Order: sequence, then structure tokens, then C-alpha cells
Amino acid sequence: MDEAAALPLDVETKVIERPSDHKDELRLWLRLMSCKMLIENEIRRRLRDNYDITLPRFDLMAQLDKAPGGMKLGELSQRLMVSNGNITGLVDRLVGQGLLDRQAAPNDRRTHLVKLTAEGRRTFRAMAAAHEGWIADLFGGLSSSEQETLMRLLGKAKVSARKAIG
Amino acid sequence: MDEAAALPLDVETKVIERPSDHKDELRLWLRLMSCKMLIENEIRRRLRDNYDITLPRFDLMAQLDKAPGGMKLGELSQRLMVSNGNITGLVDRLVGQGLLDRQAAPNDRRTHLVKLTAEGRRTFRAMAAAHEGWIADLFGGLSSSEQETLMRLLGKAKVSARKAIG
DNA sequence: GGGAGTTATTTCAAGTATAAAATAATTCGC
DNA sequence: GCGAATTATTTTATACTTGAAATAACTCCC
Repeated sequence: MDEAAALPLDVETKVIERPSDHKDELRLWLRLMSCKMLIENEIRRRLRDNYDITLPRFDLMAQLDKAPGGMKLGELSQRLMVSNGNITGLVDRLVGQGLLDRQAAPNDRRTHLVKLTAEGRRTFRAMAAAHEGWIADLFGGLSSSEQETLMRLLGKAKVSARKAIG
Repeated sequence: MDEAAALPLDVETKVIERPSDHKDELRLWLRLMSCKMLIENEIRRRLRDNYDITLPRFDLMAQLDKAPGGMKLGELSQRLMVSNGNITGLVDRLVGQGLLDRQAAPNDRRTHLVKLTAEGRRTFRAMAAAHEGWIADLFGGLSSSEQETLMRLLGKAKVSARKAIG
């Protein structure tokens, strides 16, 4: 590139004069974040306006809907990738709303099993159907093959990150 | 597809029997979120361990570093895609740390201009260099062309979402 | 130039999030 | 079985975040 050619050719100082440039990865990261924010803020708004629920509560219920037998708190924390204490508070509030049921596990008194109540499940299913439509709508400008590629590359990014984290 | 062919062919009930399925877009969205969480949590950890700073503060400083003349609070709120009140608090704390300088705008007494102090700039530059390296490291498993494609498709997703939001 | 509407920011209450310490129960080795 | 290490969850302190209401300053129109 022109820019590189214009630099002094002294190999001793080259590294200092032209440290490795990682601006592209940074731009990629910033774009990932802004894409996420754009969509998330809209989803948050629609959940509030239409169902008077917050996104963290919705996300937690979505996990439980996939686990009819209930889940341990730690399992929720892992899947949602948030801290333990965070889950404790969210579950408290959802139990208070009558959407969740928390019961001690039979064999291990440290563990609590959390599951959706009948009302919780009914409520969630209605919201989830709308939510799925919103997401499809927001990603509607991408063809199926573009969506597939995006899916694949994000998967690869996750593998890459996990490897770098070790 | 086989699955569709196996369904009853009654055109009257088809819509009910087989509502449009948007599961793929949903999976894409969930993967985007988990990719973001994975990387963000690691960056947050490294910023804390190495520089004792939080991610929101770092992000705010990054915006200001790009604006030598300073920025209005509303501009920060727009760029970071967070609420106004959020920015007020973050700026308060950063001013308290001596990293930011807040001054009334000359021509409009409603507006405050915020900029990095000399110390703020020095501090940020050091952190930013490390941060850039971390991001490059985390995305290192993707080739340049894969990064390019990902960048392009995320851009397209943003356009799509913005259009759907209207 | 005075009031209506708009814009910029702050305040407020509630909720979400973290890290670290505390509590409590289990498992494992001996 | 006893104690050490581990595991599951809660608690605590602090920070971040939101949406809505409040405050304050500007603009514009008549």
C-alpha cells in the first residue's frame, strides 16, 4: 500500500514506526455492538409497550420455556451469561409476579429448581410468538443465504473468542 | 421440503397448520447476542484487571478521543445508543476521576461540552492500544475475507433493522 | 418582545448488573 | 465419619441503565 511504502525502510525501527494495525477488527467489533444495540433497544421498547415486560425477564422465561422440568439457578446464569446474583434478583421478581415457581431440589438442598407457572407459560408463549415475528421483521432485509453466512461467521467468531479466552 | 410435503394440503387450514416459521432469524439473533456477551464479558474483565476501569466508561472515553473539540452530552447519548440520564451519571463519575472536563457551551447555556483532560487522554490512549490488541486477538480465528464479509452483513442487518423500525 | 413549542440536560424511582464475600450443603479422601 | 475442598446460591455494595417527569434555555412566530 502507498502508506506503507512512504514509511522509512529501516528494519530496526519499522515495528515502532508502524505497529501492527488492528483497526479492522476494532471496527468489526464496534459494528457488532451497534447492530446489537439497534435491535435490542427496539425489542425492549416493543416488549414494554405491548406486554409491559422487560427484556431480561423475557430472556429468562425463554430459557425456562425450553426446560419443562425446570432449571437450576446456576444453569440459568450460565446460559444467559450473567452473574449468579443477577439471576437471584430476576427470579425473585418473576416469582413475585406469579410467572415463576421456585422449589427446592429433592436430592440437593443447595439447589433450587425454577420453572414457569401455568400462567407464566401461557404469558410467555404469547409474547414469544410476537417476538419471533419482530426479529424476523428486523432481519428481513437479509436473504436466507446471507442469514446462513452470518450465522456461520458468528459461530466462527465465537469459536475464535473462546479459544483466545482459553 | 419433506416436512412441508407431509402436511395436509387443505389450503383453508394451511396457514393455521403451518404458520410462517421464523426460527432461523431467531437463532441468528440469539447467536449474535451470545457472541457479543462472550467477547464483552472478557473485555470487561481485562479492563478491570489491567486498568481498573469499567466498559461503559471506556466506551465513553473512546467517543471523546475521536472528538478533540469535545462533545455535547446528547451527542454522546446518540452515539453510544443509551439514554440521556445514563450519560449524565457516567460523565459525573469520570469528571470526579479527573479524566473528563465539563464546560458550559459559549453560545447555548443549555448545552455542556465534555472533553478528555490531558490525563484522561493519556490514560485512554494506553488502554485503547491494549484494547485494540485484545479485540484483534479475539477475532483472530477469522480470515480477513471472513471479517470483511461479517462486516458487510452486519452493516446490511443494521440497514434492514433501521428500515423495519422506520 | 412575549408566549408557545422545542431542545438539552438533570433528576428520580425502579430495575438490571457486577464482583466479592458470606452462607450453606455436598463430595471426597482418608 | 471427619475435615478439607468444592459447589450452589444469596447477600452486599456499587455501578449502570432505563423511562418518565422536571428544569431550564432556546427559537420562532405573530
